[in-house]
Amino acid sequence: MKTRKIDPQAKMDRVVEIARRLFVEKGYHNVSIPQIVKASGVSTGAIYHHFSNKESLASYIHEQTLGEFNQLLSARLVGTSSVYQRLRAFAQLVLDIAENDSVMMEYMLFMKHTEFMSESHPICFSEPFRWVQETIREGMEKGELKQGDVMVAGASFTGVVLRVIEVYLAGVLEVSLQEAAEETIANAWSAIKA
Amino acid sequence: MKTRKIDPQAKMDRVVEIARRLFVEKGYHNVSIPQIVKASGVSTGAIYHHFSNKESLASYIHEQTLGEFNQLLSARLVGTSSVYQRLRAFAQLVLDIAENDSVMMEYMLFMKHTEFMSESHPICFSEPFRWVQETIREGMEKGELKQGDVMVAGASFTGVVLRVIEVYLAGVLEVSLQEAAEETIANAWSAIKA
DNA sequence: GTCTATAGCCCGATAGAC
DNA sequence: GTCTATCGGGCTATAGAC
Repeated sequence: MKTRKIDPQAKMDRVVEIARRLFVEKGYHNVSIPQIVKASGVSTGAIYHHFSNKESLASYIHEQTLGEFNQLLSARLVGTSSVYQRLRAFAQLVLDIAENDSVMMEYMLFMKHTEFMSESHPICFSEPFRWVQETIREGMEKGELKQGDVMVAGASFTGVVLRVIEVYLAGVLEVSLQEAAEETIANAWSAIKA
Repeated sequence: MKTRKIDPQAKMDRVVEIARRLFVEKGYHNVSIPQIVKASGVSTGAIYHHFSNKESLASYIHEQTLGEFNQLLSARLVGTSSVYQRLRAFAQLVLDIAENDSVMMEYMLFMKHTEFMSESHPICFSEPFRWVQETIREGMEKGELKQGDVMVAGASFTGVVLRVIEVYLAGVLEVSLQEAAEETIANAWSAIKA
């Protein structure tokens, strides 16, 4: 005998998923609670029962998205050894996300968390990107990468990949991201290799 | 005998300048007309006399900024001949703007014009960036650049430069943009050269 | 836990004196 | 052209029934 009652967690997951999509599409301040209510089918009262206010809903979405990316990256890194392999795994991951979960990618690229969170840095400068810096520092020490400023090299590598993704998400890329992936990764590597 | 009356144009220029800074800092929807009134010292009535609404003020700022960038780029291109020289001039220009007029650079990088304009593309995919594509196409034909997708190559080159600027604007770069410029341009060129 | 209804606030835009 | 004062609307967040 299964209960007909819908899992409250599932309801909030739905709210979170839809809110993230709306935030990405229209921007935090262009999305009202009534709009989330209408799109999700969950009432104002229920939403405010789980989140103290609109800001805390946004913060929850932020942390959840960041956590998911960290997990995905960790999973991709098992079995990699060389600097090239690891940077390639990173690039491949963001390209895959861009293709398979464009809402997540757009959130990470464009969402201005400062609009609803007082502190903290953009997602693009958080843990995973600091991991890129460290990997590049290692590559420089090994002589596999051009000597130079680690920040500049890190920005160069990620810049190539993220910008190709931006162009893809803008709908301007004439080939599929799949097809462009090899060339993109090659360019990113060329930018920093010794 | 000089009139004491302040030039109305100068007043509106001030409104435009301050509004752009506020929009960049806080985002279009976080800036209210009363805030612009307070920051500029110009009254609501005066603003609405010159601009039919908040949106049209934002549109004016958008076009003005885009136009200024186009002019600056044209000026930098006189006397350049090779593909390398022209791409270098482009990169140097955006780096200079980032250093000397960070509000303009942040506007071009981060402003979501879609929040106040129904159509049109992000500034980063407009005329000057299409000019980059054409220049790269020429470089490929001459054999100076790696053969490949023109869009991907264009995104790779601009991606390196713009991402270094983002890192700089985020205050995370340990060296000055001046010092980082040569390395950045070298990396951007390495990403696409034959 | 979830709903409906609404209080209270602040914004964009207007009116009308000067 | 520029000002002050204010209206109407839509928003966030709460209250209270179920």
